[in-house]
Amino acid sequence: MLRLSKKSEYALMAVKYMALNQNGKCITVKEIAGIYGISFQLLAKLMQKLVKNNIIISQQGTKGGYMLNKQTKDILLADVISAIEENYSLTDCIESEDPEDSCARANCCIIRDPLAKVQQKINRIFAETTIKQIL
Amino acid sequence: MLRLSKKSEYALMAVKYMALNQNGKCITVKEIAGIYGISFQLLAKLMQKLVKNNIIISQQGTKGGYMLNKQTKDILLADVISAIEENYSLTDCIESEDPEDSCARANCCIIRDPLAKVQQKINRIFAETTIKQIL
DNA sequence: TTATATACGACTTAATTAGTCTTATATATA
DNA sequence: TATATATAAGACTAATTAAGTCGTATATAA
Repeated sequence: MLRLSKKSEYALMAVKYMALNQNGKCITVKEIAGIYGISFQLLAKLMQKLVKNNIIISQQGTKGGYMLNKQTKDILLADVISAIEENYSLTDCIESEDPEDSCARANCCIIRDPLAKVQQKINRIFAETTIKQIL
Repeated sequence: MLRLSKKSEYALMAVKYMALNQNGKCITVKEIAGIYGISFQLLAKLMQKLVKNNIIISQQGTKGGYMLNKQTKDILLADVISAIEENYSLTDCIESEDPEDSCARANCCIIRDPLAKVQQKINRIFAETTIKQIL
């Protein structure tokens, strides 16, 4: 546990691949999926999420594909991961406005606040690492 | 998803509960499970894992139960979590001696090493936090 | 007009996590 | 020494989540 999903891994690979291989031209899902042996349909939807989060831009049609929308120094690990995972946190209750909704034990829980602090430290790590740093 | 398992949550709650409530006497699984609404059988097996990792000691029979085996300042978050989770890492391949075993993409993967560095930082957080700090 | 690319919701399958059932063993105490 | 109470532990089932697939729509360069 405490594992990144395959989806996040794929998205990260795709972003890094684009950073290394786009030279003013579009890169297709087919190309990335082919090289890394990732399901085409699955990766396609991850790319769409990256578009919605303004990390990449898309060009439809022939000669289409994707390009990074920012410089690699301006794309954070946190950006990519949070674009893919709805919420990434140690527990369900952390980062939910009303803890009672996500946990029946919210009233007697003794680890929520301590884990929330740990969460902040983890968030900091992901927010301090850029794509440029991992090229 | 980067989530802690319920098992780790329960184990953490149990350890903190024992730290706060044991006063030289044993605390039973029944007591902890009852207070927090945790499955008795499930918590029982988590306690057994904590015993095997020398975090707590057990006393069988009537008047039996569990007691912490160390001072709270000497029990790390990392100790408790790694006692419960077989391996907690961002990816399957990190911390496996032979990455090829756990991943078909090991030969072409471009994110393994960067994520391994992130992993080290996360490990540091868990290894720097003691139970005493979260009481 | 055609080939090629993304967009996206619905669905299925696979894997993992959480929880249960059952039986065995240890021990304080009446 | 019998009994009640507690832990020990493997096998199993249920529930949840993650991963992957299918089908159809839309955009665009040539």
